[in-house]
Amino acid sequence: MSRGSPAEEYRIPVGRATTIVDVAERAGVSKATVSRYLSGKSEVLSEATWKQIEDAVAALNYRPSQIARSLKGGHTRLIGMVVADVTNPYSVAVLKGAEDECQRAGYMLALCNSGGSPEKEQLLLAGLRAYRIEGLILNLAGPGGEKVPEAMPADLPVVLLDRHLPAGRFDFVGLDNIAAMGEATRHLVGNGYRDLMLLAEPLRGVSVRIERGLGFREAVAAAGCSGEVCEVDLRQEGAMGAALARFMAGPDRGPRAVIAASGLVTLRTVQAMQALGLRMPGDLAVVGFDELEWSSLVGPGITTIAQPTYDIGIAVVRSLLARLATHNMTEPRSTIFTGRLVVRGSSAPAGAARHVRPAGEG
Amino acid sequence: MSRGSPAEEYRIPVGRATTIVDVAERAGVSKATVSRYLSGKSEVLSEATWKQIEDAVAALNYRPSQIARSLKGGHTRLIGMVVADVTNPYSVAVLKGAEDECQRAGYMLALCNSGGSPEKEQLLLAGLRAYRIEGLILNLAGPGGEKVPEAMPADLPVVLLDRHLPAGRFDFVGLDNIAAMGEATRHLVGNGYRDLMLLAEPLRGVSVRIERGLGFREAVAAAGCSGEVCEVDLRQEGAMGAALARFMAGPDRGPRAVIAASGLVTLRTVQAMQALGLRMPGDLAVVGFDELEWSSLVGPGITTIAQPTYDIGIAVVRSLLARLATHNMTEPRSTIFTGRLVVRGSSAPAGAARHVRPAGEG
DNA sequence: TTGTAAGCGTTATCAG
DNA sequence: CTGATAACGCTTACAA
Repeated sequence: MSRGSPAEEYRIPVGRATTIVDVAERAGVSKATVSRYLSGKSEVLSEATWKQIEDAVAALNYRPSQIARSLKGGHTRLIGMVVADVTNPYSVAVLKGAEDECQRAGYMLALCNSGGSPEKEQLLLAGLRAYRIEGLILNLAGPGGEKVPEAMPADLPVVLLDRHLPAGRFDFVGLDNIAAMGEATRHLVGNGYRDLMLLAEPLRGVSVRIERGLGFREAVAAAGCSGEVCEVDLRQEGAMGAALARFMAGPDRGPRAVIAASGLVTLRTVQAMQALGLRMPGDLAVVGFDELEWSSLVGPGITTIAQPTYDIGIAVVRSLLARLATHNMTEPRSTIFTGRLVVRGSSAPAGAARHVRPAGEG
Repeated sequence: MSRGSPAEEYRIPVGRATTIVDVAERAGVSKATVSRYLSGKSEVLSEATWKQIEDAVAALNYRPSQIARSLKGGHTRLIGMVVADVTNPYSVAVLKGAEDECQRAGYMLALCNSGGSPEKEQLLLAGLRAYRIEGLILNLAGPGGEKVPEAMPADLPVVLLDRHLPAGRFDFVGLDNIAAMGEATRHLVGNGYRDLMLLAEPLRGVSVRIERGLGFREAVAAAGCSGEVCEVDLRQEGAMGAALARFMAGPDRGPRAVIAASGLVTLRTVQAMQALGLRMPGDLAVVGFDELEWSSLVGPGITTIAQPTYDIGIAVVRSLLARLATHNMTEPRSTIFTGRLVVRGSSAPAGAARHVRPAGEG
């Protein structure tokens, strides 16, 4: 056989994609034998045959169709992931871990963004079902997540990420929010703050927020100081500013501090404080949930509760793979990570607070 | 037929997924007829039949297998997207636009992260090929991207995102980097800065960086002021600090300013400046590429060149869909967006610069 | 060690 | 209007 240049040899034919039959013909064997080669059954093939097929595959630059394989065997090696907000740094960081772990296990991730809309979430789940995903990683869009089971086959392995359902029928991977909130609260109280407020988006139907609210109330009660939970609708322009202004105008119970219940809330809090000319921590101390790349850059640095997001991503896939391995016959399992308080200037001791103005205000 | 409770009626059978045959049996028709229903051929079906099938589908909560459909028709309705860095806010913002547009067109996105490694990129492309994606959105990992064509069927529609190849064989969607860089440079010169430096990750093999370098040199030459391009390897601890220190220690040619060639470089620049105690813009003015959520929060606010990322995401999918529609028979097309300079305090006029210390330094 | 043939869940092409 | 039947590309008994 005259061998052309490598470039020519490897050119992929235009038009119909090469199939197992093309390879079989070129190698002078049957499809079945090629299939055995593809499944790596080297014990059962003669060395000569193996080599022939190997060459044919290389020459044709052949890649078996995962579609056809899936149809036959029922294994798509596809995992679906639906997040409530792709632009949330938390989601992205988790996604990275999940992606890595999927690749390691030979699975492909199909990522979707519900944008926080339960309706869109339902649509996406239906779409993923059509692709016969083998497992689902779900970061619930919000209230209404109870309908998830209806949209999916009852035996589909599901792992809930960050937010869970009351039922407890699914695996779950997330943070110990109560403990994390307790640590944050005690840190502030320990630093002399006496009038605390938790800023959160509307709690209803979102487990994370509810838990963080609970942890806050508990810790505040234990410390015997003032603590209010304030729900802020971030879609409403100026809502955050109004909430902060109201808090600052309240009766003087001692040094004031806020805890922002999510990365987005942290951002909006700092923005609003800047607009109101509130100094951090002089006028108001701040602790934020979720470590953000800019946490150390703003003002005196923002104290945050960091989550091990990459590890969470790995854990969520592992949880799914474990379930896959047992054909979904295991009890629902929760994997709970611990947050880590990263202390910076925004929560410095109340007395010692150097009254630094936010930069850029003069 | 006795009807159970809705909940019971809709329960999805465990075990084998329901197929078109189940629906056909329940509706008392043939699979072919069900298939016609699924393809929406209402003109050709009797109203009674239509209704029967409709009921059966609902009762069984049936969803046709996209896998089987793909195998038959060759249309997977799957689009692959490989990005160099999922954690880059640019990528995420584009992803959001792309995702929305895909959903609108009834396509599903399979997202992969090459992590900037050309080897991993090759692996991912091979994986996507197995799934018979109909189109590919590719944000090249870096040097070595020339091998992409080999990994993919020659007739696969490809759109390059942000970074392109010299060959120009593919569609491309990205920014007019030369113009954007020119605007940034002229802005700084206009505000009295005379000694400029462009901070970028190593240019070699990454078109965006090369173009930004080019645009910088051109603009600086046109303005007749000093301008150096400094390549910084961000993986090396302290490299950014060293580069900045060296720049500051150079001969006095007038007010100094840096342009950070990407969002990540901006972050590292500001971090290093803070570590070195450099005031912004007093000691050093800053303009950064890519608008970041925290741009307005740090110091006096960071002047940035904002990209219309969401629109870029939409454009990249549209470009692909257009190519899909013409069976890949169109000439390679480039869609170039224009950056927008968002002016903030970090590049305030050199004379008028209020010497604000980064907050938190005392 | 290898080949033959059935079947995975659809759609499309025929007939009827 | 509807029903058989043959693909689609692959895997897997079952034979040889």
